[in-house]
Amino acid sequence: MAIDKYIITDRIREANLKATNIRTDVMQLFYENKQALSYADINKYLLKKEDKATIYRTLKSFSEKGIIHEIFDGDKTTKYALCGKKCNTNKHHDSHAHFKCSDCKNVYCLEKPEITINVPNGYITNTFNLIVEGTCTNCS
Amino acid sequence: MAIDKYIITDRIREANLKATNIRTDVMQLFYENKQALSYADINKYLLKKEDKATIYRTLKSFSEKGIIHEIFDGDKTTKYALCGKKCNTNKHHDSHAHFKCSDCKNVYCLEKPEITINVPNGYITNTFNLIVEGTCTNCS
DNA sequence: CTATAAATGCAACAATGTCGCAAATATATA
DNA sequence: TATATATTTGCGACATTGTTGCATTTATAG
Repeated sequence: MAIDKYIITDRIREANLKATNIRTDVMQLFYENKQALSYADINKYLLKKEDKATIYRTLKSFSEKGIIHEIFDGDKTTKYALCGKKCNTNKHHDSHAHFKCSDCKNVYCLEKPEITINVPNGYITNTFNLIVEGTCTNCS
Repeated sequence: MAIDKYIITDRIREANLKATNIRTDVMQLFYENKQALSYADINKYLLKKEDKATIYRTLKSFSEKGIIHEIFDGDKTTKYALCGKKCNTNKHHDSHAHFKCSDCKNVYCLEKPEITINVPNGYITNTFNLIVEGTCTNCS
């Protein structure tokens, strides 16, 4: 917690976005949370109850700039989490694995992209869902 | 195409469900399609434009009985596809991998559960999204 | 043929997510 | 510090997904 405000605003400006209040607030949430956040989570944490469209647009901007990435975990709502350093504007949600707790439903990013499914100590894997995306025979 | 109607109705009764018109129609769609289908797809194919709630309940019943499984591919709508023989009521969407075409957005089931990401000949992998589900340290 | 448990149809509802447009604001520059 | 302007915001309307309660209908076992 207690993230320097300048780290936040710099990160936003670095991405060629204006450092508005909403954006810094949302960004702060991501820096303070280890888990992936949905729109509902973000809206819950933002005391000022900002406009829905604005929040979604903020998430979209951050996503397009490679600051955060989208996660689809089967809870029928998109979640978002901070990208690592390797992410950039063109290619950033690739080869990413996530761990979702069946109990609390929290989603955490897994560091290792090797697909022998390394989960952290203490985690127990029940199931997984893998989506490979590319171009199929009809389209190539 | 041209699936024997008795195969369909038998499959439904086998699962302890009544073989109603809607159920046989929906089941037929799954037998005739190699791709995963969303509610919207199903509704488009069903000429009679059946009730939304009924279709969703049909999908839920089939899913609970291990006839079909849910697929979350990031298109913000759940898709469904026929299960293989190994599926049953208790455990059936597990260890399942899917291929989604970035172009036509169709989703196909991949047979091999080995996670060295074998995609069929002619398919090109751009990205993948893997969700591992289980119990996290907070909850175990 | 009939009883009845199961399934349907309808209406209402909540949530996610998008879009257009007028008003407000962050920031580069003078 | 003041200002011009491109970028954001806030609002309203909207489309879609998905769920629930309840009265009516239907499949099927006997």
